[in-house]
Amino acid sequence: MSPSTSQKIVRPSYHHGDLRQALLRSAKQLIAEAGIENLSLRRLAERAGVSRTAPYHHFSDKNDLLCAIAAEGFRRRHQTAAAGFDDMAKTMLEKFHDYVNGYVQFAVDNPEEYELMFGRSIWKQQNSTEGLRDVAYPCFQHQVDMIRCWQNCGVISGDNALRSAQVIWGALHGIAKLYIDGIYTDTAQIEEVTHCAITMFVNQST
Amino acid sequence: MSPSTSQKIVRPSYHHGDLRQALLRSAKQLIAEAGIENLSLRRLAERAGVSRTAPYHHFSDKNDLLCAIAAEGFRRRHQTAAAGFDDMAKTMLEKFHDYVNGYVQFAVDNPEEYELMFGRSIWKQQNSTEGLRDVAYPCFQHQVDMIRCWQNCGVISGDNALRSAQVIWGALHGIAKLYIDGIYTDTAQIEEVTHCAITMFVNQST
DNA sequence: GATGCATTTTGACACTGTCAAGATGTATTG
DNA sequence: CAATACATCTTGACAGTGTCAAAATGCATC
Repeated sequence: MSPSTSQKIVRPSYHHGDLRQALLRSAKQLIAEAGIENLSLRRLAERAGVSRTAPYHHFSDKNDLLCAIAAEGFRRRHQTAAAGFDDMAKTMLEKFHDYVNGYVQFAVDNPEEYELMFGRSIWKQQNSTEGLRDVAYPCFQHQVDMIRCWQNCGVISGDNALRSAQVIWGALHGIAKLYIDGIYTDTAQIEEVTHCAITMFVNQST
Repeated sequence: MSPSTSQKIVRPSYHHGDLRQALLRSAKQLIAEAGIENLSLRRLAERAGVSRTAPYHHFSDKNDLLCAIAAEGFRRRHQTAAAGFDDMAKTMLEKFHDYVNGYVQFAVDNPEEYELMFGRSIWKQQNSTEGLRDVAYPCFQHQVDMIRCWQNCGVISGDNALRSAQVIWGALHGIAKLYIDGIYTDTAQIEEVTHCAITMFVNQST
């Protein structure tokens, strides 16, 4: 019955202070280590040094927490993509190269986060939070806008702008997913595949 | 204490007779209805009229069952794809059209099965069964072979056959997944997107 | 008819997400 | 300063999950 025998939580104050951020940080780490499907709220709470139901005062749901992580990813991704596109020192063709390589590289470097952002766990059914949608939809739209722009500049061939954008996004998404999910047997040559994709989409007549 | 009060399993004989097939059939149905993540072995057993651990004498694992379902899907898919490609009455260009449309249509018509066959739940980590790999890898290879063939015939542009094949497969996979996972907001125009993909990949100089 | 084997069941364990009630600290009033 | 309101955290509980071990049951074969 002594305090040392029971596994009581030892913390400077009763209130954690910054539990929400601590949970997000631990969650991202746990997901990166063991994958989305191996993230449990209970272990997450344990790692943060709080009881199992404490997270429910900061996230309504496990799904809510996942959406928050995904939203962070979208903000990060959007920022770098926009920065690359707005760089005045690069030609439009260079920008397209960098975008494609950056897209696939982001997925390869952060496979679990990418799965969360663009995967079924969130978007299938009505799982996406309103807050997530507010960040994600503009990000999706921005991709389409950029590709439309490259097409208008003549960098990319095709007559229907929106459809071409969807095909190219689809290609990048598919290449990334086939790699991430372990379906490609030879995983080393992902750069070659993306390079090939670029040459297939870029207008050769220029 | 009377037999009617307890929820005893009523079955003509103690042995089910064909439990393996019954489980596979129910599992496919449950998955199609409620998605892979909502499939539980216990409910599956209940629906088949057996106890919770009975399935473990026919499948070593839940993962093993999922792999068996995926393997069936690959056999079905491979058969129709090969039949279309071997049809002597069609030109190579027609075959390519039919292949692309057929690929995406298969995914759209059987979203959960497609997710199982080409998704992370099986291929991520070492989850794939040897039996599944024996069916899936030839199916993957066949796709690459077909695309390589279309390229050699001049239907598809590009210089590196394997890489182009990977890009095209990636594009089809990506388009299908963006649709299946609910990321495309306008889901009705999937045919237009695939049509656009065809025009982007088919060699325009012919 | 007895023995062996495949099949099925019951019991149990360690997990999971999440709800309801109560406990504890912090902030804001009067 | 004291009392009240509120945010935060905890304990207890429930229904569900996959899966192991041991016992029961039926079929087939000697």
